Amino acid sequence: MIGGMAARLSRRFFARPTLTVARELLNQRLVRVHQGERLSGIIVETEAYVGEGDSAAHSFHGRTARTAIMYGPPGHAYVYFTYGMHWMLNFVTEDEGFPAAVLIRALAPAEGIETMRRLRGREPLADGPAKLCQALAIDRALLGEDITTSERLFVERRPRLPDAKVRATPRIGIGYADAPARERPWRFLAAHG
DNA sequence: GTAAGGATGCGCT
DNA sequence: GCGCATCCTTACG
Repeated sequence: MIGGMAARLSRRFFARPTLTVARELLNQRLVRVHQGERLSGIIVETEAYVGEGDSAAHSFHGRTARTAIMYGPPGHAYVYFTYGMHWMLNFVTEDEGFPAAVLIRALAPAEGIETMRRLRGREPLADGPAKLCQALAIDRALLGEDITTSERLFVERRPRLPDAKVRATPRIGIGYADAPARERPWRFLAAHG
């Protein structure tokens, strides 16, 4: 949408099955407004983490101080810290009371690339979940942010990616999970061509 | 209070 | 392909 204001993804978008949300977030535009500047990228990789029965998900161990946000209303940011140095960005999905979220794993940088370079300090900018948080200045200050109303973190609507351009694979970095969880094809990627 | 390990990235081999 | 950085969260007691 050139010269107009793009529609933002609504609460209803996120209040759906997590696999649907993860798949449909592909090709949507993640926008971070940082010090008055738009930093954005097209979402090209996501993962679904679904409920207390998913041994790869933080919600597997039930409600804790950390995971409480996953039990809250959809359309909020679940930002967490891991490996002693990395931030991860997720969006809460499904109905309030059911713990689920979509991890944003990679972006194709679009706007504010020079600022992203400065924030990130090296290339590539956003081809991993920790890298994109660095490039977009996302940390715990954005935990709980309502991305359906926020002025500093939201998602703008773009065309749905055709099925032919969507690939699904098992999730990454979950060797601690049980076999069924490790095998589920809950990672979604925008095909390269 | 303490210990174990992680939804990763980087640099070196 | 492998080891490591580095600290928060959790579990257990």
